[in-house]
Amino acid sequence: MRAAERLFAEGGYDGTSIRAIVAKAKVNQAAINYHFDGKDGLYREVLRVAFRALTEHQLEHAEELKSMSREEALSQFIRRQVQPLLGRDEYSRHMRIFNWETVQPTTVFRNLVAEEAAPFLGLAADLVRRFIPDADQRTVTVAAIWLLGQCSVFVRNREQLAEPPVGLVLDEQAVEWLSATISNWVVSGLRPLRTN
Amino acid sequence: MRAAERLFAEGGYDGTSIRAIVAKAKVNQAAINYHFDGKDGLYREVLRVAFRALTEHQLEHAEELKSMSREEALSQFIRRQVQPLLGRDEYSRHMRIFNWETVQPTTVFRNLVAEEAAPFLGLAADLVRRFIPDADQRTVTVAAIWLLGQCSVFVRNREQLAEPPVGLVLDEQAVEWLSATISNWVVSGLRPLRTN
DNA sequence: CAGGAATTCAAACGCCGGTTTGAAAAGTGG
DNA sequence: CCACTTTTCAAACCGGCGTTTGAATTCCTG
Repeated sequence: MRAAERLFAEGGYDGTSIRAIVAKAKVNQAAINYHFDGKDGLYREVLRVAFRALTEHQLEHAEELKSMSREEALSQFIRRQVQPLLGRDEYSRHMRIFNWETVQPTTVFRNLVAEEAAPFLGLAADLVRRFIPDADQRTVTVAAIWLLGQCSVFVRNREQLAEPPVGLVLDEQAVEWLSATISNWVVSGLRPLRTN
Repeated sequence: MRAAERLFAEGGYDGTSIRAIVAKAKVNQAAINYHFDGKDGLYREVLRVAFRALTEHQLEHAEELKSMSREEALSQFIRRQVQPLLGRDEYSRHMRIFNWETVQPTTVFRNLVAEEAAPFLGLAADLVRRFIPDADQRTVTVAAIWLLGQCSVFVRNREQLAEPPVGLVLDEQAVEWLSATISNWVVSGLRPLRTN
């Protein structure tokens, strides 16, 4: 599972052969079929744990956010979202598997999202709702997705952004700055409901 | 080329076989090797035209933006960015090929970005600079990427967002509303340089 | 410790991928 | 029309893929 997670994160479903997985894990090739019912089954399992870990990463701190000011809460949320920028840890690996799916989602993934993404999206929606309490449902939902987009663009394109012409290298300090900057923009973006 | 573009957009590089392309284009299989020097070469060519078309789509209107107010200009830019939400046209197909590359960029793509993305990114940077004229270089660059992220999250996840639990269906009117809403948030987000 | 179930393993199978081949066809300039 | 180059084509080639097989080994229980 650990080997599979790493390789799937690196090369995606199609780009990862079970021969590569068994070589890395030092197990027999047929064992995957025996235990996981084929490559599909193994991938499904990896995807499940990755997805769970990702949403729980935010949800387990959901309670804390409620006791903060709306600005603080939003800032914390954003900090958590951009955290995978820091390194090749487990979290950023899960994020990468997740990213592979966004281009052409597997059925497994579709179901996972349909069934389990609601709490996470709800968390983001709650956060923005504190800024735009009078907005209708659709606006709040869009605002939540909008919020996620502002973080994910940096996470998703991390490697690309590190190269020319951008050359954005992010150490711990820079990530802190980035998250603060985004927070600032989001907060002042949402604060005035209508400006014109 | 046309057949290849469609299929590569649909299934990505690995997910598209030469045999599928030649079947759709009704040409002989060996012809691709003869004319394009293999699958790689064909893909490279498709990628090139897609990339050119994408950046030019924005750049050819760059001049007009300069004569507008900064709010109008930003709004126009955003409208163009979210336009592929509307349908399966050529532009959104190019966007999709582009998306495949963001997960694991080809060398070809890396070079294309390094060589030709600068003008496009510069356009976005110019737009935000009009709101934060005193900001340093890095802040402007980050703001430009941040701006792009707010649009791309809707474009990239269009199909996913149309399903539960979000259920965001976007007709022409809704896209207009979305682009106006994002513009509002971005504008008021950038307007006050510092709020705390 | 015996005996049956669960697990591991090396090898082989069938399939599909991109590429190569060498001959046939079409095009071109003298 | 002829020599020559360029382009098309069907077939074969080779490698990597996921899966299957059947025997060997390990594990567990009575």
